[in-house]
Amino acid sequence: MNVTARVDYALRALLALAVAEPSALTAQALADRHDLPLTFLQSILGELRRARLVHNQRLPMPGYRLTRAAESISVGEIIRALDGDPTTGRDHDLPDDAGEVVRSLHQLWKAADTALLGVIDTVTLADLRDGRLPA
Amino acid sequence: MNVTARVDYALRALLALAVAEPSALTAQALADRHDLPLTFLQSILGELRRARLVHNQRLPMPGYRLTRAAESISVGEIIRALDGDPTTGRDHDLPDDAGEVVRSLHQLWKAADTALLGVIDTVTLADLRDGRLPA
DNA sequence: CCTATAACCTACTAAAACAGTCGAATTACT
DNA sequence: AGTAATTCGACTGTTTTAGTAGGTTATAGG
Repeated sequence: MNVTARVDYALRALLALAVAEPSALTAQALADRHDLPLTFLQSILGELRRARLVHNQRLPMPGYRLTRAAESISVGEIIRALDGDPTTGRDHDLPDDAGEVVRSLHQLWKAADTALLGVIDTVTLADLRDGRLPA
Repeated sequence: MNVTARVDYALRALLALAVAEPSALTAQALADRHDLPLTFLQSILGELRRARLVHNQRLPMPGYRLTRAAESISVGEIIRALDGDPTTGRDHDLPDDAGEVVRSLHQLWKAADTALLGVIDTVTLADLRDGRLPA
């Protein structure tokens, strides 16, 4: 399913926030502690903020915090916020004149999507933080 | 999991061969009948041939045929032949000094991979040809 | 032997996606 | 005012993807 650096970094940062809860962490602190490129991380945090997954405050205790409990934020939600819907097939909607074979393939990709979503929409930040993972 | 055009076209072509079994089809015929770019398809068929999924003969009845029964060729095998192992995480192997969090993420991607492989390594060309698909 | 057909192979190009930087503006305190 | 931090958009370099072009090779029929 091709995890981009954006998603990878976002998850690391959000997990750090989940661990630090309820304290706030600045972008600088996140970058330093987890070895993430600062300016890139900043733009990622901006996207997460616009998606209302994270929210920040300025002085006197500046930094980012999760807007919701880590238990209620799924990995899928984070991926959607950054890269859009994680879909497998190429043809998002299949034409009416699609042949038998094309239709079969479409079904296949839908099955793959379902399998994937079953994982990423189930696992939450809290699960990851606490080492609780699916078999 | 990001299906590339190569994989998409390869599946369509191979399915056409599975349907046509045991006759052979030329690249030209496949391109015409399924609206695939000819030269691109040729290079794809070359890769499939090197992976021994397909085998061709020249005159007098030129064209490509499956080397094995459609029942024994899984979608996963085809994907691997063209794009390599379909893996989700970015860091193929995680370093020894990986923290708790990084390790959790690695587990997560492994779970996602398992879910995906459960689909693509199970479904065969024959399944697709006959409209037999997982729920 | 000659020609037609079709596979085969290498190199090339255009466009998109990805990863990341830079600089200037803004905000909220002290 | 000064400072520490976020915010935003534009920009750049690299890699991947999709596809083309051109030339070579193999095998039959005539």
